[in-house]
Amino acid sequence: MLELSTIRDHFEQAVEGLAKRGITDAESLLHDIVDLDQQRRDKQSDLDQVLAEANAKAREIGSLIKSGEKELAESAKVETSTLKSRAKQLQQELHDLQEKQKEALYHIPNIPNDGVPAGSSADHNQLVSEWGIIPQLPKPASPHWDLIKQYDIIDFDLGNKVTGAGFPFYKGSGAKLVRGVVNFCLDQAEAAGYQEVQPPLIVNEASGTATGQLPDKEGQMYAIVDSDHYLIPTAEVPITNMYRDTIIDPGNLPIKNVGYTQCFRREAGSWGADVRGLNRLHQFDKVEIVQISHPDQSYQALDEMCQHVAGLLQQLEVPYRILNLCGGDLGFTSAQTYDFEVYTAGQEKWLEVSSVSNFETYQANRLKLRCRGENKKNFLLHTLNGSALAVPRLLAAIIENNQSQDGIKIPPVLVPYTGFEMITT
RNA sequence: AGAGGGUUGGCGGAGUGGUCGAACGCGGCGGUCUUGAAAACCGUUGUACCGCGAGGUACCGGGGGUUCGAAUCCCUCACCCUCUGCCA
Repeated sequence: MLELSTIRDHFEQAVEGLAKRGITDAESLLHDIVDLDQQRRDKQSDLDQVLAEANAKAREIGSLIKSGEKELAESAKVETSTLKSRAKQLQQELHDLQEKQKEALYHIPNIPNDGVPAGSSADHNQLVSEWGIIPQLPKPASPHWDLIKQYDIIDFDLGNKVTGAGFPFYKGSGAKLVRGVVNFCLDQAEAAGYQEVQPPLIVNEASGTATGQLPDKEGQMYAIVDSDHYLIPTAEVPITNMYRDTIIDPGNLPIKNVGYTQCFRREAGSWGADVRGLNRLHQFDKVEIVQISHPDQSYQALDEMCQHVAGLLQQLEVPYRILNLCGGDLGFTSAQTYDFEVYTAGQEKWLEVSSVSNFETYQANRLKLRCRGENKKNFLLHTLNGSALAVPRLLAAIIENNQSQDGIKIPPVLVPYTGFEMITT
């Protein structure tokens, strides 16, 4: 969530920034929060004063009892009753104000960075760069959903029977290909200085709240019945939450972790004609890179992460383009996001395989992730993450782009991981 | 899953109703001594909120309660340990 100091000290910028997301009533929303904050401070002052008085009274009674002055003590006890009820009332009011303020802040998304273009939808995303040669396949080129059947490497029908839509089986070379891509991505991340972690696939409510999946967005996640737990929609959640409630020594920055996990997403309401095959799944494999950065270094880190992702796609020889997401397409918690889309020659479509974001202090504020600063001034760090990479759509691109009469050619860099060069019938 | 015992500052560990934000030890930081280091000695060392400041308030796993007063008593939830059960 946004920091109160940001809202107070950079009010105009905050309003302008949120306008880029299409939030037109930001000014009144932020005014309410500042107003609420003032009420909260006043209430706290009142309460502190009453509590100070009550504490003094209690000490007094204590010493009276000790010196045996029972009657004085008894009469003093009577005096405390008004203080007590007043304190209780103020406490309740303060608590309510705090909750109200938190609630209000939870519903305000991050302020887009200056470099984020304005715009209401994906149409306004800014093309940053494009790499690779669009394959010219002899017509008709097949989409991957036909090819995977032809070579029997990914089985949606089986998934439908065993689980439901969006939960395919990967079989034989298909399964090996997934494993190969994952291992390739992990090795590359490790070489780039990321420490591998294998996080839990289920998280609690506090974790979901800290990274911004909760509240309100629980519809995206699968919830565990009767236990306040959720299947992770991305490894970002557990890996970033490793650092919840921590104070980091500046010498340990930046912190770089990579994790491979299955990701589970309900994707409620998003099932239509153009989300066929591997384009959108309820369960998919993803390697995620996560950085904790000093605020001064975080945009440099964002660039570095983008370059890492670009390097992966180049090695895999998949044509891609990079988009600078506009305000309207930006995730709730992100200050800036670059999407990587790969070209799929069978569908003749671009598919997102990576999303690299800087959250600045938005998550850190919820996480209470601070850095030890000079003379006791601790400050919030910046969190970043990116897919490196999401497997199914990458497979879609590899399968479609590398199809030929002879089979599907595996990118050379993956061959040591798969153990075969071609997928054939 | 059942029974019992626990959860205290960066770590270890005292503390069972008042002067306890918390003994003591370790670690960290600063200093004395030393050519330098070690040892020894002295000092210092949690987080957040309110306040211009002096200062005040809250926090001893989370939440609630009893009491003039709670780290300490009660309820509840979470987690940890031991034994039994089960399982890979």
